[in-house]
Amino acid sequence: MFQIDRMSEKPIYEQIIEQMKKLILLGIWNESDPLPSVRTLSRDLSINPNTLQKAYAELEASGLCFSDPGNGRFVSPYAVKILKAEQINRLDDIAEICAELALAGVPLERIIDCTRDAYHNAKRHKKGGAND
Amino acid sequence: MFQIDRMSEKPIYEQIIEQMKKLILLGIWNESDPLPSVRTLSRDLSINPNTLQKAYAELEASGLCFSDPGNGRFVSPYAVKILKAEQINRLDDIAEICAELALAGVPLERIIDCTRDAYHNAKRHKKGGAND
Amino acid sequence: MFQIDRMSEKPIYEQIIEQMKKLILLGIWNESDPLPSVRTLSRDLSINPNTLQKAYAELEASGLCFSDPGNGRFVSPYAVKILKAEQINRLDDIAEICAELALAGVPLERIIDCTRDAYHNAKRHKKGGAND
Amino acid sequence: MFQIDRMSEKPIYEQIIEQMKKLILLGIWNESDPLPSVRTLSRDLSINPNTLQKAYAELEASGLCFSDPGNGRFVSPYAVKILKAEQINRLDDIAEICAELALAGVPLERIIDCTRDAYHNAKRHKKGGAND
DNA sequence: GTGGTCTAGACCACT
DNA sequence: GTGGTCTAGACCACG
Repeated sequence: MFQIDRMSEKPIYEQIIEQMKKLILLGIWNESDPLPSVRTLSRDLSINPNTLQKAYAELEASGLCFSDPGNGRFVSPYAVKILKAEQINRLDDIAEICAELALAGVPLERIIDCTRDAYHNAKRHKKGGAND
Repeated sequence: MFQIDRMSEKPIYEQIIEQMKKLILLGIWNESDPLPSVRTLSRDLSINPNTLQKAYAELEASGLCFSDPGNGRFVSPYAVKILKAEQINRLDDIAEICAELALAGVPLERIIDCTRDAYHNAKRHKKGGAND
Repeated sequence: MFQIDRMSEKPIYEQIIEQMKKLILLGIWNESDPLPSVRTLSRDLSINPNTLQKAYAELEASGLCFSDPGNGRFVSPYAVKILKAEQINRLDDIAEICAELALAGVPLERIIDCTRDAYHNAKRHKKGGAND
Repeated sequence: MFQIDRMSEKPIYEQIIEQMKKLILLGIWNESDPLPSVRTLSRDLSINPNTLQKAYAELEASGLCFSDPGNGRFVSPYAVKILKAEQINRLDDIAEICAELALAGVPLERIIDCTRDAYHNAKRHKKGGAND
């Protein structure tokens, strides 16, 4: 369920956070669903429990999940809402890149085409992939 | 001329590289122009000379500048061409973000509008800002 | 009758203890009243019976209730007296917070106003709420 | 400079956070002052570097300090402002305790006296203790 | 030297 | 079983 790239410069715990956010956004993990336990997942992915603990702690700090000590960890009821709000900030990232591309002389048409393609691909993939 | 943000998580040497690239793309630094010396710049920015050395080494490695020992460092004649080629890869970054936004339910129109705005702003800013 | 917050960092058994103490202080549970049985309450709140057992054990240890084996658990005759004595220690907590607020520059007047308001609200609420 | 109680139920990293906040509020640590390094402090207090790292990470997450990797950690310019804002929420804690005391029959006068005493003691202590 | 990440393994409280 | 904290010690990037 998780792809860890140990050679990536991105820390493992961030890779996990990112993928878990995606699972929630895609609706594969829903409100109140239990998250895999620290021990189980650390064994399955062969990563240290502390590394996972750190990932979970950060998810919890952002309000995406909560822990019921002795019982498990669960997707927070606000998770999807929080993630959607978070994602909108990504528009700023796009704006920044567009500015760079403008300076580099890339034509606007090319950027928009790329945008459209990526968007539609993602939509298609979502419909087909929700039962993965 | 350079803005260093010590609170940023981005290493100082990368901040420098990024800003120097922008100066070249904007045409503020042109082919064969001399780059500020390590000593001068390190004093002006209150930065460790080693940090600057690292930034320059990386610029040289990418072919953006060359050093004429005893004379200084200069913008390479291929600099602009290299940078423009480099920038095109950023389209992939845009594609990735678009995919995320698609999942988050942001309408495509909104993304394209944002793209357009950022692009035109950058173009305008370039014309007016070349004399900075 | 009980509000369990599984997202709270406070353990469930403590949440229960706290709320039972309040019920006694408010006079909703009186001397010799029977406490709900572990089995019933654990079913009603969807809580592990062990958790409840732990809460009751602690209440018994503080002398707030006693168990009559085969008959049930009952509010101890000394319960209210014990609780009142216990509460006085909370003055120390107030003192500690006041010290912090003083350092933060909050004016004393504001603290006292807040104290007064909370006190009177509680008094009013008690009179009206005893029939809950 | 730091008092760690290893027997306390409060985690070490929280004890550290608390005391550092106090040092900033008291003006003993000021904007841009360097914080003790993870290694130095961990040696001085005989606690594991990771435990300190956790404390610092949390301070950083609240915006109270920032790290300049390879250089050190420094008190954020917003630290005092953030702390003062944070402290005001403690009024709610006072209100809650007052409500409890009201139910327990503690007279309001007693609470207010306690408040006043604690406040003035703290003020006195601050003036005298700033040069510790 | 600094901070950041990761591993390995321990202990505790809670359910 | 669960999560939370802590220790010990390693490695890396940065300045």
